[in-house]
Amino acid sequence: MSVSLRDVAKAAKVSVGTVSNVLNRPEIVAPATLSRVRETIKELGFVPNGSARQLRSGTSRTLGLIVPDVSNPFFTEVARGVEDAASKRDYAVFLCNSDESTLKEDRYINVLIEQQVRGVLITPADTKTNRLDAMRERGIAVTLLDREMKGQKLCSVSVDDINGGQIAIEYLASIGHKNIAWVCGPESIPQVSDRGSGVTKAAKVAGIKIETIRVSLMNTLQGEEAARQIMALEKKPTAIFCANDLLALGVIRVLIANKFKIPDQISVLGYDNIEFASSAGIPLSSIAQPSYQMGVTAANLLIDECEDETEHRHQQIRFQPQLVERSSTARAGK
Amino acid sequence: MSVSLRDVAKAAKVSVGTVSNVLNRPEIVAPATLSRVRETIKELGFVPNGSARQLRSGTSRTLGLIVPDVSNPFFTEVARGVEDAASKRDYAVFLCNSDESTLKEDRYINVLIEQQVRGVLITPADTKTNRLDAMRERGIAVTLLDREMKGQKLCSVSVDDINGGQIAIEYLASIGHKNIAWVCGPESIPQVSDRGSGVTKAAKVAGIKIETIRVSLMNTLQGEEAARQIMALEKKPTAIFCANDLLALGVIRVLIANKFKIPDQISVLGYDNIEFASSAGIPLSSIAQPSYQMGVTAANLLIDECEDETEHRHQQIRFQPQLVERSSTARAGK
DNA sequence: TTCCTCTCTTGAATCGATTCAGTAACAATA
DNA sequence: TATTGTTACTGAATCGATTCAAGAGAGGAA
Repeated sequence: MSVSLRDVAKAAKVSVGTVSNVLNRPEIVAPATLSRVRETIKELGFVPNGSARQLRSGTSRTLGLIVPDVSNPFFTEVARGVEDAASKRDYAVFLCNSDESTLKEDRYINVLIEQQVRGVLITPADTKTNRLDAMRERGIAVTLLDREMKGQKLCSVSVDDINGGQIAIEYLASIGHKNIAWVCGPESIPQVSDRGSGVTKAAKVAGIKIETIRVSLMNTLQGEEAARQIMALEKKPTAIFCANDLLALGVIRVLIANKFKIPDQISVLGYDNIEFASSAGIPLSSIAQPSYQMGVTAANLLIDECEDETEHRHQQIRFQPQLVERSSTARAGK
Repeated sequence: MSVSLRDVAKAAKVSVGTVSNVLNRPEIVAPATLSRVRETIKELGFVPNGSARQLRSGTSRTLGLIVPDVSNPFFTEVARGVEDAASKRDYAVFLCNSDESTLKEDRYINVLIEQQVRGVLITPADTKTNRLDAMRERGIAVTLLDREMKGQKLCSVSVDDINGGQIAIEYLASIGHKNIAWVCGPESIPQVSDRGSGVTKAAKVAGIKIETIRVSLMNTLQGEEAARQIMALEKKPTAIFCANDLLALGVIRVLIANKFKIPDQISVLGYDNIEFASSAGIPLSSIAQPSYQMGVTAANLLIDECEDETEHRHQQIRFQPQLVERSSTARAGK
């Protein structure tokens, strides 16, 4: 059915070894032979069988990328960065969606092992590392994305979320807000709890009261739910800081529907600075993370590790978040 | 390094053939042997080598999904549907992003052939089919997503975009708009040109004038650009229909920044009904496509074709779009 | 006992690219 | 001329799971 390397060899009247050399070490093949074989390859439309190649050489040029939510623009931006960096270095990327479920994550890890990927970028759904170790034992390089593990001998690319939380509260305090609601997701997500620590820390310094609203997921629907809870509060906050932009968009939506003036009556601050933040009806102030850059950096770290197994030194790269002021926040009391 | 089937066989004191049978045809293995081998597999942490399996059996359980833009929530919704349906039937999905570039598309098609995927779901960047044929010649099933090709012997799942365009204009006309701007992307994208035909058709019936604004990409930035062009028009339209929601969000953003009242002064209608449409500051009216459902349907069609090569009949499934009215559109002249 | 079924298991051949020891051809050097 | 070196190519062995013809046992019937 499909054209094999042997067919090419026969047609070009050379041995299989030579065809293989044309593909993998063209510099050692005589120019005349090289061009003849290359022509034959094109004529027959030969595409090497990756399975056979991987089986023999024990190594592929594919990476896996496991993210907790492909619907979240933050992660699609990261994915874009990963993909661009990888394809520049001639790697292909398997994008997998774990939905924050360890079950799905496990399934995908198994698939990736089966597919013999060279390395994996992952934002793990929990902090246990046994599954990661299983991959590393099999010689698959692992780099953590948007998560960092203390004392782990792994590369990681993350953002200083504690600082992110601090920046947010310091900013809101600096423009006069003294009563702030903090809309956060499940504590089990490290980013969330880190941002929360930052919030607490900064609130203590500023002597500010924080009302915590906890929701179960980090999407717009849960944001709407949070807004309803906030509106039911006895003493309404003058500012709301949300653990990500999706939550913030949901919050804003419900506030507007209830005739709140943003930012005059109430300020809303998000986190992630997704593209829609700037395109929203009321452009959303947010804490920006260099998502695309994180993807690029992580992919390069991972490929470095893949290609230099002997002398690779693990690195923990931590980016700093940055405040992006738009129209959803303003000085307290008009 | 890695545990092989041979190791399992040795440890469980059976032959390699039996271990293989345990994995692939457990029903023909004696119960006692079955459980013993399974236990050994677990003990040793054996994961079969996909390359070897594919090489021998010539078939894998992975699919490829090539979309033109992973940043577009419409496609991430579709991807979710594909993934859910595929994993339900125990297939894994390779998600690839072509950015509407035939170059990147070609590269990914090659990677997918190398990886010996069983089938491919694709929204092709152009209407040429030679690359698709190349895959089918190699025994890879191909299903078109969000695109349909006349006379092609392929399965496809699409939306009646002509009708979508019509519905949009009919709706705007029915609420009194007589001067409408149509913000569309490149004609080379079939969806765009189809929606355009619908627009023209409905406009003729309603005796309405359409101002066409053409942009080069279908994202929010280009939407902003379009809005600027519209504001520069001599006779400003009372309604704007955009070829997708991202464009519409960009348009709205610029209009608001310029103190236009939406929908009082001007109505804006999008297309795709992405999740953000409802969460936007001004909830966006839009033409909804059953994105998730399309993904599920397409994946099932494709897998059906993969598994029943002999008697498979190609199907063209076409969904109907639907108007979703929100706050960004209103009767003309207040 | 002998022969026949039927169930379960065995192990060699196979898929296609890579790898590497080995061959051939020719040039350079002694 | 003999020796050594260099360059270009060859082809068999290999990776690990699957497949299938063949074999081994157990049980039953004659």
